[in-house]
Amino acid sequence: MPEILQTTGRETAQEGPTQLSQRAYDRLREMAINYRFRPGERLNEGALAKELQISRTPLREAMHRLVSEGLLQSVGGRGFFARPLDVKEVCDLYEARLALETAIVRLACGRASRDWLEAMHGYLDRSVSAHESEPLERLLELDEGFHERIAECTGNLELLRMLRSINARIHFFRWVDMQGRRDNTQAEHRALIAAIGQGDAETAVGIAHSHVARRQDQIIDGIREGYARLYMGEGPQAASGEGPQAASGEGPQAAGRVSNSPSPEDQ
Amino acid sequence: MPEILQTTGRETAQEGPTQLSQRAYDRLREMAINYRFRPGERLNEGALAKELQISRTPLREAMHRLVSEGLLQSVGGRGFFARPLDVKEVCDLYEARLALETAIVRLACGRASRDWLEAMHGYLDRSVSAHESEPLERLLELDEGFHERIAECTGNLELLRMLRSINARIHFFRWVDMQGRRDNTQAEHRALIAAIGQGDAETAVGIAHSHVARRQDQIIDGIREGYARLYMGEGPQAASGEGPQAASGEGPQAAGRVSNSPSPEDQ
DNA sequence: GCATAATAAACTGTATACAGTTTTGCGCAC
DNA sequence: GTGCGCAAAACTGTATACAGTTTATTATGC
Repeated sequence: MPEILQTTGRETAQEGPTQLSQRAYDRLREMAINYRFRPGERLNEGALAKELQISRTPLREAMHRLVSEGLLQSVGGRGFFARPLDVKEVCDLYEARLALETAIVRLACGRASRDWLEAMHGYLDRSVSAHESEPLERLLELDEGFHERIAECTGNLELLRMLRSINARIHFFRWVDMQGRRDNTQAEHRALIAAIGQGDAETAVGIAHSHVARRQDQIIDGIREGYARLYMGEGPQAASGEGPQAASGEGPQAAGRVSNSPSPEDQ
Repeated sequence: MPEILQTTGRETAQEGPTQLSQRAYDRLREMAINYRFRPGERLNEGALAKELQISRTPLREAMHRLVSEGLLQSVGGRGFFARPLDVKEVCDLYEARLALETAIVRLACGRASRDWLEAMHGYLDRSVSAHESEPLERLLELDEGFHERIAECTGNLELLRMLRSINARIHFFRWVDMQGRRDNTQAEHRALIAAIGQGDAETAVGIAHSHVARRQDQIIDGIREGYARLYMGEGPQAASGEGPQAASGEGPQAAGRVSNSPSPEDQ
């Protein structure tokens, strides 16, 4: 299938001028975020390329990007793997998110403009009206959007980038955590915006801290539930020990194991 | 040049079994970090591939990773570019670093083990003995290592990863900032470790905060000095307007320009 | 002389080919 | 039946080919 397919094969995918590498990145990212691959699963480049109707070259470029973002793993000579379910990693991400969010909110207190505050009220209004009708996935997106907008308010693109990266990686676990429970965070969000609007950093940080931290315990259980759900996916049971396997339940808890290691080299 | 070069072309580079893609990543990363490419310069894949003695395929894979890490930029259809000199970006990175460092130190206060503290004293001893003799580049590496070890102490790999990423991107600016001045941070480092050892979070955070924040103003000037140095590199003057050009000196200051933008899509 | 249009060269993005390695499947010994 | 070793198949990592653009260069009109 030479270059003809590049033009004619676009019938189903109505996207026009985008680079194939970029399209692959977007699709794979969504898959990785939502654990559409089973954790630790080895990703077959040939099969994936066929599924996405592209060749392996742009596919691998996209995969390399996703490795950098922690959404995929790669093992030299053995290819790419879906990220494993790793409780330790999720804990680290939550801890990092808490630190980030705290800093972001504090900065936002000194930088929120009148326009921004107005826009946020509009955003919250739209969110609250959506609350009953929309699917959970949508509610989660709204929550992520809320926090990312606060990051935008700081004007700091790096903090925003980091927050987005973390949010992507914990998205699935938050989704699992939400199942069956539609808790209302609206009030807290309103209070947070109010505090930011008044420049009351201490109150705002307090709200944000408890808002984020509260979930941190629940989430662990959520992961275990997720385990069950995930391993029922397609096959009878999950592949075991085929990949990098940072398996989560291996020891009592591995939370401190890095402390003494000399210095794991970059990436 | 078929597969023969893969074996024989390795004469100069004594690295053995590594993947070419990884080798390219390491080399390019070092180049990008130290602005060995002129800011905003378009990177010619063919030329780079020849220089690194590899084909364009693994080279592009490496470049895609570096784009994800903010060390390169890519523009669809026009290829890859060296990151521009962007004062706003450096400010953002410093601000993010400050937030990160604060959180890291606070966590470290509750988690530092006796072993770790001992190792840190050893590290500081080695650093102080190196202080007079070593080149500035080495001193900077020691300082980065110091802060990254504190991050390791927290056991949080994500915080460590983020700190490393930021450090890489501001490395050059810190280097410029150090030129001509050999300021002694040893005392502060000792005090910081002491506070961490005693679990005195407030003192430790205070030290870390002032330690990092103090540089933040100097660094802006450093960047401008860097400008001069950089644009003398090889050619008569720098390429202008050929790339993404987030040029730093375009307006009075662009520090707040993101605040109201709707939501720049990912990456 | 300067701007503009046309043409040629160069370069990027993607597909494909291929070597070397890893994985799988099978047969055989025990 | 279970474990080991070998051959076949599959897969990854890299080089190369090629089409479509972008960039550089030359020619042309004013």
